[in-house]
Amino acid sequence: MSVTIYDVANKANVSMATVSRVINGNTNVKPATRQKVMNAIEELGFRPNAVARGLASRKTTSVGVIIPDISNMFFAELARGIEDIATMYKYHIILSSSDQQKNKELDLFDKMLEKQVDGIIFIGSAITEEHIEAFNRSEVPVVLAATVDESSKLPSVNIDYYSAMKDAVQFLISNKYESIGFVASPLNIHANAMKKQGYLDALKDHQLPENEELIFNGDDTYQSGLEAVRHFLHLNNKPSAVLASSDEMALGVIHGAQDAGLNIPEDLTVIGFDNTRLAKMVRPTLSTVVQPMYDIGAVSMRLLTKLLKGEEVDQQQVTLPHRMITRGSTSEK
Amino acid sequence: MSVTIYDVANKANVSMATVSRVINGNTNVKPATRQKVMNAIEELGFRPNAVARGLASRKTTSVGVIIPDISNMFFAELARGIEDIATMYKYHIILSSSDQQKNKELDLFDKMLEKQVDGIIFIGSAITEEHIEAFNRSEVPVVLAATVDESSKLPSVNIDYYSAMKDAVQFLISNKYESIGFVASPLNIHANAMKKQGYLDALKDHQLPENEELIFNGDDTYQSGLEAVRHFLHLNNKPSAVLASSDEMALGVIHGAQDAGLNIPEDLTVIGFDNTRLAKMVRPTLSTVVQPMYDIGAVSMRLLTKLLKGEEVDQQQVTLPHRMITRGSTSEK
DNA sequence: GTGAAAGCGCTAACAG
DNA sequence: CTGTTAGCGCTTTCAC
Repeated sequence: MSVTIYDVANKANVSMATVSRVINGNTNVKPATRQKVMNAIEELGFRPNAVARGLASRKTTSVGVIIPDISNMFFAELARGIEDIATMYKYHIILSSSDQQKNKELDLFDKMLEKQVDGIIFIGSAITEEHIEAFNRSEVPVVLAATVDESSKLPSVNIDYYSAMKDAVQFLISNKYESIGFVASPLNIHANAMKKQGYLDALKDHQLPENEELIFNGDDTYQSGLEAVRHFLHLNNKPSAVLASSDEMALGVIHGAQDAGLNIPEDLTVIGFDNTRLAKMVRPTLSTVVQPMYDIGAVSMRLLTKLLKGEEVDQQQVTLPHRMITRGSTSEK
Repeated sequence: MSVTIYDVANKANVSMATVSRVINGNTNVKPATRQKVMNAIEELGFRPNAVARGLASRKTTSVGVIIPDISNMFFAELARGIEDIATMYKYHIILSSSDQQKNKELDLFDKMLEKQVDGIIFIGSAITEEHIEAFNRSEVPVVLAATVDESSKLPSVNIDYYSAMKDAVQFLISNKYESIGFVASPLNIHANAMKKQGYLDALKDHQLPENEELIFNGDDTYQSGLEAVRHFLHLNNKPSAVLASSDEMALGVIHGAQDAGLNIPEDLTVIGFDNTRLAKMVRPTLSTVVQPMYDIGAVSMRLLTKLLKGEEVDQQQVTLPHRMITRGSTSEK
């Protein structure tokens, strides 16, 4: 059996309360006493038991992170942002992948509450009534990261997906592109639906026709980018530019086009979304809409710490700025 | 205050011991009683408190994972393997990035023990005496994943890095390549040193000269692949093939070469290492040595569960098979 | 098959 | 500034 606070108290000739005070940095301890205790801790190799602590204090200093898939670059970056801030505030991360399946999401949420996490960061797909109900029923704060709920009532950190995509389309239009293909990410996810709406509305704003053929529903994989471009190239009215809802699909589009003998950007201009590290790891390099994943993670964790400390938070729905980076895959006319 | 086992006991008119039995699936409960308890649990919305449980049972059903950087594709894949098996065995994952800094690694290790994790999976850099000492001092099992300790005493899951790289070189040599560049990953990590040794020994086996100029010390980033090829192309004796210690660097090599006007594989053959998803996301597609990251994660977690259950494990040092996949970046002569 | 009681290791009033 | 005393919510003997 390992050494407890009690053993330390004994060795230092003080009460366990005093030991508790020193390991918790409570100032109400005489320096000499503190030193005695520190020595005893050192000699005994005492290591506080966080579980016992958690039970007694009802705080575990750990937060749950529910994420679609940690092996996906995009989410991994986000996770790192969360983790770094968590570490900074002395929290540990309990991490689980949900594969964006609603029942898994809900199930994980419950399991994390059982573990008595102090708070939860949720990165998911569609936020349903059930999600909201579960979140509200929980005693601990929940913040959504890169996940939008239509009700806009939950604390969350996002960019403005609608405007971001609209801006990208406007960039193309102002460069005289008129036939613009769109590779959508799964639309059951609200953020993706917003991107598509931005695309649609930008066209409308410029009196450009909406063409169903120019919209391909992808699944965020490289493979579906490949398929998208294959689809586009079979059209009579081929697009001169393609906007992909994610960088990975954009890479698929570029390579698919190149495989078909096209030159990027001369024959086809391509724009991605996210600015993952992938964007620079392709030739030509990918122009893309920057979604600051790391920052979204970091800011959402920071927001959670505020909620945890009961600090006043004036704006619970944070919208981070987006911008476009032009690289080799676009040419300005 | 939330509902406890005591409330359930009250409602069901049984003792808390009985409630404990049913939530733990203990068979020694009369079906009728069990049902009564289940109903009470349902009605009260009781959710067992894992922290209290952990304190009483000295088992937290959570395992710590110390990983260099979760935002790195390679490690993220590994993490997913760990996570999937952990979930299967009802464990939760406490995940922390160490950035391969020894003091962080040791510190995290300690913090995880404080949290009373049942076991730890360690993915790290060099295993020093201090690491070994810390691991041995811990009461809980530790397994190394994709991390080799020279002493070979710790439970671990790896591939044979030495042979894997040797095989790749042999493939090149048997295809008549004689001037083979090597982009090394940081050599303080033992697995990387083994790869380099494999490269060196393969050359020696075929009486090919070892040439310092043909070895570039990279840092596993795309950028350093770019730099490596720049270095190689300035040489009088330029390599006709380059072997990179990781896929990401290999991508850098390919693009750097292409940027300089070379054709891959005609002018330069490139082979990577790992077979991350990146390998297919480049043109030409990347030939590479397969290191099954997901499997390494999964197998190491499986091994940990065995150690946790006290099952007999005949072979604590697992070596998974490797192989080479040839794609577009190599041409066979 | 079920209950009573003693902790698990620590925090948090409350005294003094 | 320090000690005493209850718990935190659950598991786990040990009886019955």
